[in-house]
This record gives sequence, C-alpha cells and structure tokens, in this order.
Amino acid sequence: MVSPGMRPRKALTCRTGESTPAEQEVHKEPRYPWRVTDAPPEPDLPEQLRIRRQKRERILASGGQAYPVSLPVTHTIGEVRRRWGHLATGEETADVVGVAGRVVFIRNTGKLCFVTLQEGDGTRLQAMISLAEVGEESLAEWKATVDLGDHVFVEGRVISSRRGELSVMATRWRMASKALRPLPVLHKDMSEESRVRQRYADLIVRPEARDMVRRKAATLRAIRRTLDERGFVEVETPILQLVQGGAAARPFRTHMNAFDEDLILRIALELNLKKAVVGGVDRVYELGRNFRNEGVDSTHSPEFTMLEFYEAWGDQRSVAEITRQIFLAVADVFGSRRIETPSGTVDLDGEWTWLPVHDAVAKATGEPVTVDTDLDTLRILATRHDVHLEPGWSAGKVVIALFEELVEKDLLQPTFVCDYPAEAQPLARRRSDDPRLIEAWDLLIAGVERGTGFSELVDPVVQREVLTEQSLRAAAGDAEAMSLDEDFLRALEYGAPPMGGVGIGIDRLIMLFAGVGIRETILFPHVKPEG
RNA sequence: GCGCCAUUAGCUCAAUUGGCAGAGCAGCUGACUCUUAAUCAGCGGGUUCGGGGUUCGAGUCCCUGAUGGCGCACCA
Repeated sequence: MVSPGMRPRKALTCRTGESTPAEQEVHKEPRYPWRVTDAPPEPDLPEQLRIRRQKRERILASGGQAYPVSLPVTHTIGEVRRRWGHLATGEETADVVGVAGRVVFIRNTGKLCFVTLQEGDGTRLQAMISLAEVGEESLAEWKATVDLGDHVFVEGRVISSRRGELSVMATRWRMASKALRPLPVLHKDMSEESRVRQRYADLIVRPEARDMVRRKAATLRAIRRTLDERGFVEVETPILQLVQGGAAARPFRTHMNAFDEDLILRIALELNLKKAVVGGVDRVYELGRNFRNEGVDSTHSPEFTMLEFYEAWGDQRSVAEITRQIFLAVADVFGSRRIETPSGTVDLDGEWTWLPVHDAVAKATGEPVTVDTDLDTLRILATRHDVHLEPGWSAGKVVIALFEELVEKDLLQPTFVCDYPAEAQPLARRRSDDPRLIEAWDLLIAGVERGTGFSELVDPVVQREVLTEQSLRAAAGDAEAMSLDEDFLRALEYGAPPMGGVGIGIDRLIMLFAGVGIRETILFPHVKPEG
C-alpha cells in the first residue's frame, strides 16, 4: 500500500471560505485570468450536472479552491482503521489525523453531519462535522457544497461514535476535488454495459471490480515470482512486427513512417522468445499483449495478455510441471486450490493426469481406437455418435473431432491431453518413435483449454519446410503472398538447444479462477463507440 | 453474417388494449447534535437511442439506422 501523507505537511486552512496568506496572495492578482469562473453553465445540461458546476464556481468565487494542489493528509483511511480500530464504543482519543477520501454516504442533521469517506481499495471511514467543532460558517459551507462523489479532506481527532463507528471528529475540512457528475447509485449494480464503458465509475461503486484489478496484479506477480524463482528471465520483444508468426490469426495492420514499412501487431510471442533462447537466454519468458483482429465475444478479446515461457534443455513434460506450479501459485492468490465452476469442483491439488487423445476417444466410444485405426472405421464411429465431419478430413482430424465432441467438455480435473495427431499442429515437433504423433499437450481444466505446451521444433530445415507449407496455405497457394520469417529461420540455423515451451492466456486464466467473462478481467475492454 | 430480445430522469428500473411518462436512490428548499443506503415535509428534473411512417392520438404499432445482450454460424 501507499505510504500515508501524500507529501506536504504544512498546515492549510480547511474551510473553503477562508484562505491562508499564501492563497490570498494568489488571489490578489487573478493568476489565471482566462479561467471562466462566471460563464453561465451550459443551459441544456442536466440539472444535477448544472448544480454541481455552480457549486464549484461558488467555491472559486469565494476565494476557495475546488481542486487544491495538495492537502495535509497524515494517514490513509486503512491506516486509521488498523491503528484505531480497537477503540471501544464511544471512546475518544486526542490523536489528530488528516484523512481524505471520496464521499460515498452523507447524513446531514441540523448541527452534526456524518460522512462516509472511501479510499481507492474501498476502505471506508466515517467523519463527523459538528457545529461545536467547526463553527457555524464552516458547517453551513459543508451542507451547501459537499455532494456524493466529491473528494474531501478532514482533519480532527480519532474517536468512536456513540454507536461504535470509528470516526474522525473534524476540527476542519476542505474540498479536495469537486465532482461535477453524480455517483451511480451504490446500492444497485450498474448495467453491464455501463460497467464496461465507464469502468472508473464501476470501480468506485462495485467491490468486485476493485478486487479484480488488484487480483489481476497479484496474479501477474505470482506468475513472475514462480518463473523468476526457477531462473527464468523476463524479456520484452517488439509488438510491432514485419512478419506475423507463431500462430494462425488475422493481424492488425499499421504503418511505420520512418522505414515506410507496413507493420503488423504481434499475434504471438513465440518467435522472438526462441531467438532469445538461441542467443543463450536459456530460460526466458514474456508476459505481454497479443492482438488478433477477429471476433469479439465472452471468451475472445482483440487485445489479450499472454504468457509464453521457454526452457532450454526442457521438454513438454518439464514445462508441464512448471505450468502446474504457475496454476497453483495463482490459485493461492485467489485463496483456494479448489475452484467452483458450473460443471463441478476442480481440485488443483489432485493428480494432473496425462491423457493420450486416442485413448480418450477409445474410452468414450468403447471401441479400440489407436493411431492405426483407419479412416473408414473412424467415420463410422463419428456417424454413430452424431459427430459432424467435413469431407476430405484425414484420420487425425476425425479423431480430434471425436475428442472435441465426446471428451473435452467432460474433462473437469486438470488434464494434459497429449499425443495429438500431427495434423492438429503442423508446426509442432513430431515424436521420434512415431512421427504420426506430436510432442505437445493441451491443458484442459473444467472442459476448456487453459494452455498449451510443446517440445519445441528446433531443426531449422524441418522448421522451414513446415513454415513454408503453412504460409503458402495461408496465402492460398500464392507464393508471392507467402510471408516467411527469414530472421527466425536464420536464428535457428545458428542452432537452438532442445527446449520446451508453453503459452497461457492470462485473461482466460483469471476467468477460470474468478468465474467471470473476459470483459470483467480486462480493465478497459474495447467497446464500440457510443452512438 | 443470421435470428431473438433490449435501449425511458444523473443511476437502477416501471408504465395494462395505442389514451395526461412514473418509482426508488440522487438533486433542490426546509426541519433535526450520534447517523449507518439516517429520518420527516415540500418541490423540481424527460430529445422515452436516432431518423422516417401509420393514427384524432405512439414509450407502446410499422420501416430504417445505432448500441448492447443472448442463441446460431464462422474463425482458431
């Protein structure tokens, strides 16, 4: 948490109607003559916005400040709660504090006003403005100018009210920042759309929104700690790239004036990280933004955070274990290694099983399915289980279709699905003992893919063949349109050590633990402009 | 891309069969020195998402556009 007093400790006058000598000097000569303090408020503004603007002007016109540079804050609200939270009902102290926060509740009686101040993480503290302590003028000023949503500074003694509420009994108060727009109601959630479009307001009124920001930060810390402790080095690689690579997705396009080159925003981290491994950054990771110019729904965002890490001298098995450690570290951030999901309880402390795709399909169909099973037999199986196939699919593709339809949704507990047919991942390394299968896994938890890991392909000749073929297919056979990352292939030709690699979508990771849609995990998700 | 539903006060939502556009919170005025979403009395606040049409009359019906949600399709 942030330390108490924002900065200055010099005493300032609290009543907005008064000024310190320094302030008076400022107001002798209007320092900002262009400041329009007495222009009529826009006439078509809603009533409540108009009134708050008038209040702001009144503060300025009387020589006060609606937005002072600094205030003599001595403690955060959280610090006051921690240090004086033990006070018995009605107990008073002589300890004087200066606190500030946003007004979230206000209860004004004739000569005694109560206000609830909230600081950023949602911690609240009551302040009391009493006629006996602040005087008639300051009390009247309070009632006339302070609204819900304003930031207010209060200085006074820490006491417990007669009803046992920890409070600051003000000896003076000051406007810290006048809000011109009323707060959304605190007792009802904002509509889903408003929450996303005005996250700043959502954060003020909804605890879950505040928690999400901090939990995401804690999640990123936990991931970094897990990797750092194992000797991984965090790097940052270019987001703007000349050639897309590392995944199959439609990119965003832009242009670089200095080179007069068209660039794309990266769709994956992979290629640059592997180049780093070639250069000797043996354990490397990047945690950063990828961009994919595709559909947007409750599980897809055009801009999302991805973790990729690569371990030289590792393989799909070793990186699977690191992946498990990462998930456990994140679970601890959320406070439990058991996750309640719509389809059941996931126990991360249980065994993380390995499941070859063909075994899974054999079990689901009750038929002996292996990599040797021929296409006709598989097609019959598919028909029997109402699995839709496209003409021209190979045996491997049919097996994957059967797996996705019959098995995937039911894999509740963490499962590394492995031994995929080679058609599934043309870029992956093939198993040396059976080239029809690849050295890769998908991690499934609660029926959804959560990450994917590989024993990486490092043979530069095979890599070139595979990339060329894929690129040609992407360019629909047009060799001119083919884009190959020659720099990546050159790097591999210098020799890459054997390595394992993993990719994990961080927003989806948080969706799993928090049980929310992707737009709730992203602070400011992209939305279409308002009409 | 297709279909269904929604859009009303600052916020969250009502409004019967096409018949004076409402509530809670918030706001304004007043009362109240221990309140807890304070309470009490009174008062304001609307381009009913935009545009067009039907009708004596449209928040409501029709056409069209925008934004959002859900489902399907597509992509991975």
